[in-house]
Amino acid sequence: MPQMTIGALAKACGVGVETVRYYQRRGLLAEPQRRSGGVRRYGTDAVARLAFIRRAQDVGFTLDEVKTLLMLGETPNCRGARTLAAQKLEVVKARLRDLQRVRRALTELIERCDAGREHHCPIIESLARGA
Amino acid sequence: MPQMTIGALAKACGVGVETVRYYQRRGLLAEPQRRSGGVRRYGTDAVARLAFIRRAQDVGFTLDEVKTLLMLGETPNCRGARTLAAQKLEVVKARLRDLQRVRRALTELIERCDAGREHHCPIIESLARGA
DNA sequence: GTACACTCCGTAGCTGGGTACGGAGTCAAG
DNA sequence: CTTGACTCCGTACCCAGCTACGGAGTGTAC
Repeated sequence: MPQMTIGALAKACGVGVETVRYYQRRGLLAEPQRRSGGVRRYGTDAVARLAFIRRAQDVGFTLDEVKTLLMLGETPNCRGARTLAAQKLEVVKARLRDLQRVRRALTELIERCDAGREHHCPIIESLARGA
Repeated sequence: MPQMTIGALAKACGVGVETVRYYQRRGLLAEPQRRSGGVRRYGTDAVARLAFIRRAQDVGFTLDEVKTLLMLGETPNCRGARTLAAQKLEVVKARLRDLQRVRRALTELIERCDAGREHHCPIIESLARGA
């Protein structure tokens, strides 16, 4: 079926109909051809593009960044995409460091709680004193 | 100085004045006493409480969760705080796994890009094909 | 021919954690 | 007494990425 409605496209990519319309408004998907009555008709290229968007999102790109990637894909400019990916990687690494610190802190709180026999709750105490 | 204005309190904890008012609205800080003219006057206990809030936030608790922690701290119930911390730890661990996956994916994209001499941009290609 | 799912559209609302605005009142120094 | 910094208040706005609403039109299976 080379022609599909917005609902079929959405289902094929595991997103909601409103999401497809939203991406269109954001300029991530082109306005498709319409049937008489104004109903959108999509081809398989739309499925590929929508899938691209979702994969890029999964890898951590924002919708604006995905839009840039899509434009870069049209006039193949590898350097642009590489730069974007490298920047995103640095952000991800920084976030990882933050979260590891948080994990350590929480683990210590819980361990101290389980070690028990402190007079007051050690979790509350730690946060209160800034230990 | 046992009595301070909202500005002094905010500065002492490195937050904005509006943030203190916001926490008050959210029920994280109690309504303080007022001077004639309606100006808020805080004691050092407010500094401790505000610092508690920020530390708990740093460790990854949401403001609603911080509110719960503060209530738990008043009628010391260790089990409640421990449960909250353990739940938060699981969320943090899951997020860490996600981010590590993203880091791997981005690193591979960039490496393939640097390996070079592919016909098209491998970053764009990967996202397009779902490799 | 009719029932029912699907689609159209713009606009408003959601989450979380604040930040900004703006006009009025207050307070301390000089 | 004036200047300037600070504070008061409610309300609106910000970010991203959707999600919901509602009334009208369309497409299709029985």
